[in-house]
Amino acid sequence: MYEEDRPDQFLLLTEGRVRVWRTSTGGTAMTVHMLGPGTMPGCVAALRQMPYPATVTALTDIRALSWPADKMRQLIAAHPELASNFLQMIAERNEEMLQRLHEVSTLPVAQRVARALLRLAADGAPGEGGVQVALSRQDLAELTATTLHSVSRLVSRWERAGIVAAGRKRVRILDAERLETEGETAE
Amino acid sequence: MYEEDRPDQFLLLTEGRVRVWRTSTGGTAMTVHMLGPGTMPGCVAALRQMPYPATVTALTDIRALSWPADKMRQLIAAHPELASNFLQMIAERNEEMLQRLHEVSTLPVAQRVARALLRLAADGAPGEGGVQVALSRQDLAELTATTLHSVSRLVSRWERAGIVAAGRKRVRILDAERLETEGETAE
DNA sequence: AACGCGGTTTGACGCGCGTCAAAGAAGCAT
DNA sequence: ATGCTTCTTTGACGCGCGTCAAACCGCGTT
Repeated sequence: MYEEDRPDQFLLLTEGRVRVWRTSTGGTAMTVHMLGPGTMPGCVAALRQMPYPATVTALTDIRALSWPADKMRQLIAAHPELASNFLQMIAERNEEMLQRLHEVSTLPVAQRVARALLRLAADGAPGEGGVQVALSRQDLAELTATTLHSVSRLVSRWERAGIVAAGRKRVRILDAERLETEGETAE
Repeated sequence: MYEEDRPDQFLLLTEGRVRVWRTSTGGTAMTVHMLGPGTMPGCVAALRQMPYPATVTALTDIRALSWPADKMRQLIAAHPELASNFLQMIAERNEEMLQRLHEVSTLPVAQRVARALLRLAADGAPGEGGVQVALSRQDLAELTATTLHSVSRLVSRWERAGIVAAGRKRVRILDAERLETEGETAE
């Protein structure tokens, strides 16, 4: 599913995770959000019958249900409650973006990365001995509007402090509480 | 209409302009967007029956129509097309925020301010001899996630270059084309 | 085991832009 | 006019963080 393409179907992700991202004319990429099972990537565009505003790529193997777009529209017309569900969904994304916007505008990098990790951990696999976040430094950087270098430095620092355990393409959060306060105390 | 409040009515702005903004726990304010006639401030929150995620204040004298929230919900249930209109509206805001997010993450201050001015001009009063944007430097700063000092410097520079005409609480765009390229050439 | 590739780490350096500080203008009230 | 307030301009300075550069490390391949 690509930016600019026109949607002809609805998707409901049942397994796996995807990354929604965008590139600018300048070539810099930014990740809009990560979506997991139960979400409907591209549903806004499909409802509006407009081109996608972003690109979606899979992070893992995925499985999804799909309907033809026009069938879905018929369904909605027949069952008004459905429309209200969609509204809820979009409004939630809206709220999320609002928050991201605010963070990017006002918070220093350390806090942004810390929050991103915590947010990802929230709906990630709560593995044994700390929650695992399976993303590369580069991915984290695009998600927080910074560079992989800065992320790397931060993660290293936090590892030395015993707050996280770093690995190749993954970060395990050991001490969520301290991670939360990391940003503020960084002054 | 304030952040955290619960909505009990729908508004349709018919005259004037309002500013939608948010404050963080740290006290820093950021403007989410400006809305003009024909828009419905707070409609998302009213639909969701959730607290407002932001505060709305008037920039000018305003006039608006209002309905009780529950009546509106009945209306939507009775006329499914209405729901789809709302979807369109929210999706548009979504798209706008997506763009803002991208800009804030990747563009230097000069470009952000330039674009903000152009966007404001697009739906502003196309006055005589250039389009007028009636906002203080501070307002522009909050809208572009920067400081009034930076905005002031930029506007001064552009004025010296003959691109805009500055005034107290207003900026008049004289040469939109050059303003567009300002950001890029700043390297 | 040797190789290579993508990912990560770390340092050095510099610049954009925010912060601090202070002096103008423009508008309003008395 | 004379203040007073709010908005704006301009300078000096410094720091956060991006950029450039180079080494290092897992991990799959042959």
